[in-house]
Amino acid sequence: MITGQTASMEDYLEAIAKLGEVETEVRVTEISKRLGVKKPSVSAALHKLSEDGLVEHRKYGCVELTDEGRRIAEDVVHRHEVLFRFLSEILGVDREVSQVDACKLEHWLSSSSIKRLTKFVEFILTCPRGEPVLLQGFDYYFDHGERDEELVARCLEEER
Amino acid sequence: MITGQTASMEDYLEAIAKLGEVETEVRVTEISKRLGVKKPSVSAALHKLSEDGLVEHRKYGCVELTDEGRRIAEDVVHRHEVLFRFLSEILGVDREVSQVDACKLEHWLSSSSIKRLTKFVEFILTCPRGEPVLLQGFDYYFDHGERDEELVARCLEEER
DNA sequence: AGTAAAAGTTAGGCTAGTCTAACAAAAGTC
DNA sequence: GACTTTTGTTAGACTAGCCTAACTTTTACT
Repeated sequence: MITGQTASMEDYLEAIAKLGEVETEVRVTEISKRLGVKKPSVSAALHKLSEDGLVEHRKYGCVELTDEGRRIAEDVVHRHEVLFRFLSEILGVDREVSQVDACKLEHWLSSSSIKRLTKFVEFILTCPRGEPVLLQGFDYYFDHGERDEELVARCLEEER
Repeated sequence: MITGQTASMEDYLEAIAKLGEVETEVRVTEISKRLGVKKPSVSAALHKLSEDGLVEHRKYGCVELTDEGRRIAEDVVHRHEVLFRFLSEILGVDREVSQVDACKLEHWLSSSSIKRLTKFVEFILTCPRGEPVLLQGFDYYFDHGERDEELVARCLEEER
């Protein structure tokens, strides 16, 4: 993986970061619930992350990210968000499905791809005409298998 | 994974399918080279795929996909191609990097996402004006951090 | 045909990550 | 303060996938 961590460890870091946003203390049980793994798996993972200097965790205590751990976690969170927006807002994939897919994909995109995707999402969604014509056009195309002729005509007109 | 196979097994199936396109016989050594793993790993994988009814492989012989194996392999190949085109032709990611990324991502996209992405790529790249204005606009935006005012002006004009 | 090289297999070991079962510590309650 | 529940840990087993080393089969060459 790009961060030097496995997909699984990235998931743990991400979970810790996200839980930390809404709770004062991050605990093994919460991580376990969020990731759908058993507590011994969390224990083992924290051990490893602790060895790698990415989390602070004394026995039976709560969990905190180190600076380095936070850096990686935020990177993963960022990937997730960009992928989620791309899938749900641009492709129009169901939000639940987008979440699940983003959770998987986030581990595998190179940084150069994520950089470009980030800008692409921004570019499309901040279209100066407001609700992007492009996305309307795509929705129509996806649903009907062909372009909305009216939209196309308007577009071609613009060419003079 | 969506196909019922692991990422690794999907890679083997894909490799067998792609090698089959250019050679009369697919052999362990070729698979091994293509995937960058040692031959015993290929042997083990073929064993498993054979048990699952996805390949035909008698000892010391060559490898063939069953109908079901071919179905899965083609699915993976399709994902790869769509992702590759999206990354390289739409996002403008370096082609080498796009290949590598597509190889990873191909295992994780849900079928509903891939369906929409497929259409999206088609929609963007078959823009009726020829070389899509959108991609020019994005390239400019990516390189300069802001929109090409001239293009935007032309776009807004169209609104009347 | 006989031997050397190449191709493929088997055996066994390693890592990463998961699980269950059993135990230990902390927190909550009477 | 003792007992119970919740939380967390340790130990040990399992799967998937990779590797190296040693062996076997096939192929190629003389």
